[in-house]
Amino acid sequence: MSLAKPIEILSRGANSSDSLAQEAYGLIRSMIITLKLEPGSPVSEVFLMEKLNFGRTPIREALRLLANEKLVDVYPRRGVFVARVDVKNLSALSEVRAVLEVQAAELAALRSTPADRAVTLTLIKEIDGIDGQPDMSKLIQLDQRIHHHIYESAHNEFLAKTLDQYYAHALRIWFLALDRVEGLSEAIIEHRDLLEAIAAGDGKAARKAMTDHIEGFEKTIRKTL
Amino acid sequence: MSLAKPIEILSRGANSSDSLAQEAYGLIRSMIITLKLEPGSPVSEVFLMEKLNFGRTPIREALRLLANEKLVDVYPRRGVFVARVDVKNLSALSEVRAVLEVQAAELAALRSTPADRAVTLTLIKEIDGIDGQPDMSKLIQLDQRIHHHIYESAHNEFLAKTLDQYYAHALRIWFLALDRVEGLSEAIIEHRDLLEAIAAGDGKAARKAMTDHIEGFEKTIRKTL
DNA sequence: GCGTAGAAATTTGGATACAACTGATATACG
DNA sequence: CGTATATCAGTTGTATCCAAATTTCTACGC
Repeated sequence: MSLAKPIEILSRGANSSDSLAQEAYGLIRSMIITLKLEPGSPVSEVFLMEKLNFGRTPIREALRLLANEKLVDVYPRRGVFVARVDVKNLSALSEVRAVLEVQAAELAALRSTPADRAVTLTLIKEIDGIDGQPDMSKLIQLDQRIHHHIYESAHNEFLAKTLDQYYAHALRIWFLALDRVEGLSEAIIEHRDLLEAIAAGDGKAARKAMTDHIEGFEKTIRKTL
Repeated sequence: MSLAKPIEILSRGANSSDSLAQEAYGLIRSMIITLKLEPGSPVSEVFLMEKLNFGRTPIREALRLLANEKLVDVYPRRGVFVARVDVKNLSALSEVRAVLEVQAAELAALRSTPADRAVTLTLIKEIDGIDGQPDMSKLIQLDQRIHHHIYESAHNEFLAKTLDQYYAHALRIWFLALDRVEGLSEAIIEHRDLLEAIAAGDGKAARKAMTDHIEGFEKTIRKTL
């Protein structure tokens, strides 16, 4: 076993001071999202135990949580498998996201605290700093931070938690189509309008910008799928 | 140990042929919702083990799931506590539900299969069958079935799962205010318009009816809280 | 060569033992 | 009497053991 712990590009996968179960959850989750664990492939508990060097209990709990958010399917006494991705999935997901992300964007515009606004401006600057051909994982990381920031700025726990889960699925689909998608940086730069609307406290504009973004996402992916 | 298993008024709590973990999940969940376990009270694993006569593993898994949907709070190595209910909670919840339930209602109107429609008509008949002073738990059970049916008729897994979780919170708040709420049966009869719109395939009307319903819920509760 | 029965291997489901941490309480000391 | 400290009871965190079920492979009969 030469391979050390997998590269961590997802914010959820904390480093330490977490329980092993949470750590395992984050690690497995990011492996699924980044396709290091392929959709449909089996992920037995012992496999993960050996791979991550954890006991069975943390692994089990992590898998339970992942099953709950539909990232894995557990077939009792048969095995655990990474959830497959299909078109039906994509449309169902876009359907709920279209509604909820838009709501989050509006709320963020209306409720951002000064601190939230400061972060928003920082993110805008980061977008402006993107040049030519930045590496992909940086871009995706930025996208994540943008979305997550919006969720938090909306100041609604339920909304944030739900959107976090949906976003994970969306992200995985993105990875799946990544090599076939062209204008990745453009898509992220799109977020500029959105963030500006939020910073300005313009709820209506934020709604519109987010609506465009989500629709664009689905269209882009659907083309390559 | 005189007390047998608690009375099951929630559909989620299946009877058998389920794993113990799922069974425990359903039981604990309904105890929380119906306030048999009071908000803020501790629910240690051993307490539940003895009460439900399960091992620790199923209980733990159930608690993990419940923590995930914010029905309990887990403080590591200190204890597990039933989540408290406060006004902030209520408004956050109504905020997301207002958006998502309405979306579900519209989708249900647009996508109901003939089979779905048949169930819808049955539910309408049940509403019409309500007379004078029916018992409370029957009414709540009906309300649950109505909502759940709408979720399913929307034919979107993600939406259904999320709304199921939100609904649990809403239901608990309902129980909390129950003895102070007057027109319970009226509130349920309100669902008639909603179901008719869905059966007729009128998405717009369904949206409106559901919007009214959710707003009515919050207003009613907020008054008594 | 083919089908079937049965054993073996693999998998998750569940129980239990132990470890680590927290909070409170009793106790020693100034 | 007050305060700091040590001890103890209670809780979840984790590992490990066994059970049950499903699949797969194998051997055997035809």
